[in-house]
Amino acid sequence: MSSYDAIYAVVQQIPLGKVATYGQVATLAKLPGQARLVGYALYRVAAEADVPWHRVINAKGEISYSPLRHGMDYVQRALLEREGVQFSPEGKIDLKTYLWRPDLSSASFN
DNA sequence: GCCATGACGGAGC
DNA sequence: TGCTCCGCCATGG
Repeated sequence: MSSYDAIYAVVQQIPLGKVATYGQVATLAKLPGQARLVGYALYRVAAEADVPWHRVINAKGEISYSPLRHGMDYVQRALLEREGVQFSPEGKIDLKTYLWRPDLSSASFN
């Protein structure tokens, strides 16, 4: 157990067809500015937890590729496209349309 | 216990 | 608009 638990909780709140940035998740997880920790946390959990890690992208609105994933980066894109998320020719996501906006009815925990 | 690195973000040039 | 540098915290050697 650790602060990452909050991160997982936030990620699990991301609705299908929507995406959130690392910074956004970090802030919602009470860890403003710790975007790196979010990435680290997801990296550690993606292998076993039921966390929709594929819905978390960087502030540029694109998937963060990394050699750590052994080249399975395309899986993330495939999962998102399967959820209805459109990618630009550059592989970017239109944040104006798909960025998750918590505060409507989610209300998180309070 | 210390050093280097990393799924990032934002400011500066 | 695009690239570079610094900062944050945790993990691994």
